[in-house]
Formats: sequence, structure tokens, C-alpha cells
Amino acid sequence: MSVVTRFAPSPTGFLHIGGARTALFNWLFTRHHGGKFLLRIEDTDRKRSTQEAVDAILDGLRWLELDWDGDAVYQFARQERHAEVAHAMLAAGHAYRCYCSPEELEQMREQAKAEKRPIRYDGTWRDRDPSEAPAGVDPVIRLKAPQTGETVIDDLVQGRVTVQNAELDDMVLLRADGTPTYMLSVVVDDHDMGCTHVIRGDDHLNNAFRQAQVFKAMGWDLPVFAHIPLIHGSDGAKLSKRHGALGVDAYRDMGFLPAAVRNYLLRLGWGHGDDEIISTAQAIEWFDMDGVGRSASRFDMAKLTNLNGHYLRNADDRELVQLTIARLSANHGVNVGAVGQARLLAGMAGLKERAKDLNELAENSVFYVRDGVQPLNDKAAKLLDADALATLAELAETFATLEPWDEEALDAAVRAKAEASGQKLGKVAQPLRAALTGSNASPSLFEVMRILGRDETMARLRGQS
RNA sequence: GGUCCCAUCGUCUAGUGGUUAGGACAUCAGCCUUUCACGCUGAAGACACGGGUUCGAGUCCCGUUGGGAUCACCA
Repeated sequence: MSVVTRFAPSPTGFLHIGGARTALFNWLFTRHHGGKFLLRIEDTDRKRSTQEAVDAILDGLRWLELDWDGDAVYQFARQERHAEVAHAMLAAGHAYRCYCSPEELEQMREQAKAEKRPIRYDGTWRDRDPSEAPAGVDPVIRLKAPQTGETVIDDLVQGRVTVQNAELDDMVLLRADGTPTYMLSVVVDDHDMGCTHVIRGDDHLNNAFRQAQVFKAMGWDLPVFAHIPLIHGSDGAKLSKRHGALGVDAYRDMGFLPAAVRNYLLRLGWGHGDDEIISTAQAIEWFDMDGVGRSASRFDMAKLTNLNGHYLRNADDRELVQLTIARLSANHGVNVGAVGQARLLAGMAGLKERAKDLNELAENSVFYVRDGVQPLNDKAAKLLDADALATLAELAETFATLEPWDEEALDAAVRAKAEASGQKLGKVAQPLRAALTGSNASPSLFEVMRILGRDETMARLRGQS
């Protein structure tokens, strides 16, 4: 039997980091087993579902490079089929009509709470004769769930989990207005889509029991469940918008690389020995549910950042140049011409090992693409005192006729200058760096000068004095 | 509150009855160095607690504590 999985987000907001990990695990599991990874948009809540959210989720998945098979299924479009199943269950005696009003239900819950009894539907209409139905009330259709015995889920992550059927009440399958509830829709869709494995967040574990009852009532095969632990914020509380749950687009904006995010999310709750840096190809080969832990984990921005630095340093220079150009334009309003692009490519090796994310990379790259005298940051301005300026003027003299214009010669010239004036190399090099880059920190000075070229170097030096 | 789940360094984890309890991030110290990074070396740092079972328990069982999830005509 070939594996079929699905990722089923509800489009009520962005694709958050927990959802992204669920998608990743589904995708990895499926690619590992050579199956199909389907996407289903659970948009049955018409009030909260938005097209923007659908777009955000799709964009997020694409950015993470998690491709799904076939077209996305929109759950709302399938409500007639869902209703059809509810009626089939009604006809088969696995469901019944309930005429309780929302007020009655509310009262029932209040009372249960007051008496400290479990809060659940009491089955008022379960065996009541339909002729007793109050006039003018649209009934809901409830599942006629077994009241004795137990329901067992053999979960790939959680193990064998058992719940007494007496703990479960008769949930609503079809609302009074004839629309299906989530519990019904999920089961029908998972069945119709042929899902063999349902991999989703831990928060659905309790739902699995009731869903299993619907599968059973319909005589359908139960998919294999795998409920993965949730991701918590750094404070241990559930990741919510207040606790820094961000959409994947936020991570993109912060300058993270999708490969780094994938690697981070993979290691959050899944392990393969001591391996930390795991390529996607390697992950597909290794990934399976038995490596998934059972406890919730905390989101750690520092580790993501470290991983991102690693992927940045190992990324292709040409790709980074393109990404940097985009950020330079977006963040700094700088348009990069042919000369700037050539300098970025030449300097990328030195640039990328000094950045943790793409925003930092762009910021550290500005001096390569902005011609002429560079604006100075505070520390750079301090470096350029009168003495330093005098030294720089002398250095400019030397540079004017230096041959060849390469790192070795540049290095020798600057060292000679420092030695001649009895100064430490840093005393000469730092002002030089400040004048050329506008900053007190940059890639290797000689590399910078080589890439900038003699004319630009001279222009920047002379512009300071 | 009922039900279900979880529990190894600050964080992510390795560990499947016998280990000096390993790695990674973060932290600290040092080396490298023209700066900043990278890199390298080293340090500190954990089996929540209490009972069992066993020759022997981080590993198995029970309890306690702590954390989490869920209890809708939301998904």
C-alpha cells in the first residue's frame, strides 16, 4: 500500500511555525516512503476563513519548498458530500436527530460544571421518538457513539492510547443549518482522499477517538495516526501570537533561508543520533516517525539563527548575490548596477561568513555598491581623527602608483606604512577601513581594496580629507 | 475540574538495565587575527521527587509534583 498523507490547515491566519513543522513532517514522511502528499484547505468556517490566509499558507509552503501533489482540496466545496455521509449514517442508525436548542445545551453544560460532572451532551434525543420533536426547530444530526467499551488509537508517535467510550459524547455531525462540522468533514475527506496516514499536531489526539468512531460507523478503514508534539514558546507556554508565534513570512523577512528553517524544524522534536546539520536529501532518506519524540519542545531563536549562519556560509555565492540585491533594494533603497553586482560576487565569500541572516548580509554589503564617500557610523567617525587623516593622505600617495593592485602588494604597502611611522598595523588599518567602508568592521581590508579597485579606493580616501 | 499526553544540561537532543550520561545551540575563558566574523581548544552545566522490581535503573512498574493538550452547532 502506497502512502498518502495530507496537510490540512484552516485558512484563518498565516502559516505559523507549528503548522510549518507539521507540513514538513508530512512531506518528509511521504517523500521517504514515495507516496503522495496532499493539501487540503479546511475553509468550512466561513466567518474566519479568508483568501489572504489561503494565499499566505500557499506562499509559506512554497517558500519552504514543500511541494504538494495535485491540486489543493477546498473542504467547503465538499459540504454536500459531507452532508450525504451524515444522512447515510442517520439511515443506518449510526446517527440521530437532536432538537436541543443552544440554550438548553448551555444549561446542560452549566449544570454539569456546577455538579462537577464531566461536561458532555447527555443524550437527551438519542433514543427519543422523533414524533416528540418540537415544532419549528431545525435539528442537528449527532453521532450515535458507542456508550460502552473503549476506543483505541495506535499512534505512531504516542503509542497505544485508549479512552473509555463512556468519556465521549455524541458529537454533532451536521449543524441545524445543514452544514457539516469539522469532525465529520475531516473524516469524510481523509477517507475520500485515500489518506493512509494522518500526521498532525498533538492537539488533535483527543479528536482522533471521535473521528475513529465515525470511520467505524461508516465501515471505513482507519488511517494510521501520528500526533506530533506541539511547539512551545521560549517561556514554555503554548506558542500563540502573543508569544511570538510568527508566520513563516516573518522568518523570511528576518532573512532566514528556507533550508535553515527546515533543518531547524526537523531537529525540533526529531533526532537522528548526534546529527545536527541535515540536508533535505539526507532528511528524506532518514526521516520516519520512530524518531519523533513525545514531549513538546521550545522554540529557540538562537539556534535557528546559528543554523541560518551555517547555511548562509555554505550557500552559493551567485544565489546570495541575487538575494542580497533584493534586500539592498528593499531595505536600503539601493539599486545595484553591473559594477556593484560584480563587486558583490567578488566579495561574497568574505561577506557571507560575517552574516547571520540576509538582512545583515545586505547591510554589510552596502559599502560595495554605494559609490563614493561612505557615510560613517559612530565608531568609524571616531577612528578618523586628524592624525589618522594625515596617515591616510600619505597612504593615498603610495596607492596612486602601487603596482600591481593586488592583496599582497596592498598588504605590504600598508604594513610598510605602519612600520615607518612606528605604529601598530591596527592603528593604520582601522582608519583605512573606516574611510573605505564607513564602518569599524568589514571583510579583509586588502580584499576590499582589491575589489573596489584603485580608482574607487582613491576616491573614498580623498573624499575623507 | 474530567479525560489524555509528557518529564536528561538554560534550550534542542543521544541514550532502549551495566556509559567518566554523549553531541549541538547559548554562556564563559583562551587561541587565531588589521576589525568583525568564521574556525579551533577548553570550562561550567542535566537524568523533577519518592517508592518499588533487579546483583545493578536515566532506562521497567507505581505514586507525587510540575508542564501541556482537550472537553463547541470553531477548526
